Amino acid sequence: MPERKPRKDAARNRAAVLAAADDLFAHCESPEAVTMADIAAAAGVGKATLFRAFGDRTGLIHALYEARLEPIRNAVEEGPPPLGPATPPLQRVPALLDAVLCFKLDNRHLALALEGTGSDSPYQAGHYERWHSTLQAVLEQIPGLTDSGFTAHALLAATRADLVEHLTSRQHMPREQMRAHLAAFTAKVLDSRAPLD
Amino acid sequence: MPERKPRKDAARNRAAVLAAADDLFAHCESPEAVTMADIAAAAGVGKATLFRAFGDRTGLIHALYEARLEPIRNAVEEGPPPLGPATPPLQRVPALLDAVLCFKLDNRHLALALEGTGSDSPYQAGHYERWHSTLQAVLEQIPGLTDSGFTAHALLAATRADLVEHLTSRQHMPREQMRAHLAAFTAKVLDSRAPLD
DNA sequence: CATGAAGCGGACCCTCGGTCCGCATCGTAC
DNA sequence: GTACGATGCGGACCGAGGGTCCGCTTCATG
Repeated sequence: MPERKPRKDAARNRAAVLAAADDLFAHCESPEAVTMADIAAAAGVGKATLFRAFGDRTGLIHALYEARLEPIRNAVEEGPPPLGPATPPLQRVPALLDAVLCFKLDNRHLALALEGTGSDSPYQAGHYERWHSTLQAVLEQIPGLTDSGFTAHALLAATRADLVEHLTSRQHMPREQMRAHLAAFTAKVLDSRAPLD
Repeated sequence: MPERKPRKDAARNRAAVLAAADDLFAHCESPEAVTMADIAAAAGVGKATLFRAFGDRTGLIHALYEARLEPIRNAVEEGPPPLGPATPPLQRVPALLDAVLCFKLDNRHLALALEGTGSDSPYQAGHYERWHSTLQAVLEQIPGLTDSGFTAHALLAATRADLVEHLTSRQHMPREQMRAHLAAFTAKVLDSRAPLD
């Protein structure tokens, strides 16, 4: 493989940029208010360093997102119930959605930056693909539920970052209430029995 | 009222701009590929004319969207069933969502432009507010359904422009299949009986 | 037709993502 | 330790695009 280990200062700068960006996104008004120049300045490096390390703006945001998401990914892929693979589907689906929602509540600006970053829709990001296929696979194990693919999309759509942001900031909906609403909605979708006729 | 009727050429230019923008958005690759300068050139006016008439980019997009949406709005507010107010709630909800979906299918780029236009989330647009309150009001008439506000948000989220675009372009899902899936999903949410316990 | 107001256009400005290139630093071979 | 490529650095620079300015034109009224 063509993997070459990076130079020591490069690794240090990369970490500094990640830390600075994380901090800036956490304390900003809106994600697009923080520019690449800001991040470079906050990290104490030149702009080129930042672009060399991450390619472009979306690359940096993806890297940040990935770092934040890793623990949850692990919990989902090999952790204990209610997130891990051993959970029965009917409990795991709401647990997964709740995890996504909590993640977006805890990382509002980052999620907004990722999902609303202008041209590229969130649906091209590998993160979404993973959530979707995981959720779809679990849904598929539930008898009487068709359209697992579309259902997964629709359920995940209820956790869109800008919706979460809207409910939180504009309507001042408290975190727990939002989790409860999402749980109730999910339950409605799952509880639905097979067609009546 | 401070309304002053505009000069004749101003009205003509405004119409020309709307027509040009509509055309450009309809035939472009992606909404942000069409610039304000492009629109001005296509309309045969100067850039300032365009900004004077619509304020800024989002103003223009809103105006376009509004124009396209008007017939559907009328059908919803005073038309015959299944969209109009006389429809029983259990039929009207899926009809409303289907109308939204079809609208976004028919106006993909415009909807993408409106919903993904960088900073401002679609939730601040007056259009969304109207759809949401209409849908919420109808949901409220369905017995045994709580969280009508959140449910309305969640259902509308399933018709997000970028999701529609993703399903259409990336996954080549045909229009009718998508409508069927959305109808099935909506039915699941509505069919759900009162809690079991 | 005169005249002021309303509108016009495109040159201009500014911000921001992204690149270039001469210089510094790293790490290795001796 | 020192020499010397390779790797990385930084900030000046560029281009694109949204939005503005201002001198000129066109409308509409008496």
